[in-house]
Amino acid sequence: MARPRTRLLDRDRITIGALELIDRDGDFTMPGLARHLGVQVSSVYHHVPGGRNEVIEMVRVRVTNRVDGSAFDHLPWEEALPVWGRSFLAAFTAHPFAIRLLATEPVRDPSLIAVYSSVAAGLRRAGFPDDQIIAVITAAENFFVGSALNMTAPDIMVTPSSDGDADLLAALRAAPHGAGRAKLAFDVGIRALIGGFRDMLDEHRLSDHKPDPSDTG
Amino acid sequence: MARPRTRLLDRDRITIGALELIDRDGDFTMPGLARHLGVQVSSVYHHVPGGRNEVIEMVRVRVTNRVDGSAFDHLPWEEALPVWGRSFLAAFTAHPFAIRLLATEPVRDPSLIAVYSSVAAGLRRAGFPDDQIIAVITAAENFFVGSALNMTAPDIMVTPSSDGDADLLAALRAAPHGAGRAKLAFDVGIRALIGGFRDMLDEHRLSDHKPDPSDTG
DNA sequence: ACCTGAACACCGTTCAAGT
DNA sequence: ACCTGAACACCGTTCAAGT
Repeated sequence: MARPRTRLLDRDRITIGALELIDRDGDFTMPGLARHLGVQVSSVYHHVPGGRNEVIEMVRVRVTNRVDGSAFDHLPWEEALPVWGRSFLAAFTAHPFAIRLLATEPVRDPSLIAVYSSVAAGLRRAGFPDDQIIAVITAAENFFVGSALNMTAPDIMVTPSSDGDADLLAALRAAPHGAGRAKLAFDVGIRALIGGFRDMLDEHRLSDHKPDPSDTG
Repeated sequence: MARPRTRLLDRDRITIGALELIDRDGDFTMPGLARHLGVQVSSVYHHVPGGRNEVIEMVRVRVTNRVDGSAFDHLPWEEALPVWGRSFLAAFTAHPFAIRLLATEPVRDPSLIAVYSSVAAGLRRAGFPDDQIIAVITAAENFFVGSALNMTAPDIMVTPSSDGDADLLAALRAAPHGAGRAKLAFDVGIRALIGGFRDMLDEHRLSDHKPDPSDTG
């Protein structure tokens, strides 16, 4: 039984198994993963020399692979941005616990380069200045990451201890609860970002190189 | 020596010790913390019954205590928002490794309620609709959390593998590197959010209850 | 190459025992 | 109340040994 005729393990099965445990328990251990896969821990190490950290990286790549920036290839950037953002959110809401394990380290995977390439190309075509494109992408993604983390957070609860909390209490009363809370925050944020980026783009267009055809100056 | 005449330990010293280890190593263990404090592990547990999780929560409270929303008490919201955001960033850049340990769980501390109260009151005074205030606060904070996580991330490196990466490469070449990268992304994002929130506010003012005094309607 | 079985250092937590 | 010392179950990782 030391070398079975049919492969018991490969990196894909290990990744999926770890993701199953994360979805079930919110975390995973190497012995737990091996048990889940019906093998010994040392067998897992044979396929994943980097150990637990590498398993987490593999899960990270698998989850973020569903992030899709291709909307920038065929839509105006104002429409593509929320599509990109929603695919980001969807990738992590499909594995609500995973974000807490994955968000703390940036993804360093070729498949994400394709996403950034589409977004950068779209923004460049729209006329965003070269030296701000990475900043725009990063700002949007920072908002997405924070939003994904926030999706798993419980509602804020405030006991009206101090008198100064009246406004906060009124706002909390008027705000949606449960699942709608995080969704509204995402919608409000992405709309604000798009509006703000549009202003930035208009300013640059007025002051700079690429004059609007209808411009008399 | 079982009960020293002078206290060796208290919750504050434990919190500070843990933060020192996090700043030094990026993480901490309970035995390591005890060693750092010159006591036995079980002594730490006497002061912190909740164990490691509670220590992390104590560190979280201590770090986030430096977040300050009081700018909303005496400044227009457009100026107060970046001040709040920068205090948030500063709290975590003072402990760069801490964010990775702390961001994955929301803070549930009375001192943060005061921050939210100031922000909510300021936004309400400015005329933001009650049912959107929590969403605005959450959206901003999500951006801050993502930005704080991003501060510790290394620069994106792209090897020009595919031809489709030309735009991305141009953007990366034109973007600032090192410390300026995350800072520019934060500035761009916060400016965009303010602009977008202002549009939202104007729309609401035009369509709704609070007419502008100079309005003839 | 692929898997087993046993081992090692270390971690989080507990608890009886001291003052 | 506050701290010690020893213990327990468990984790991440390694390595010689089998086919």
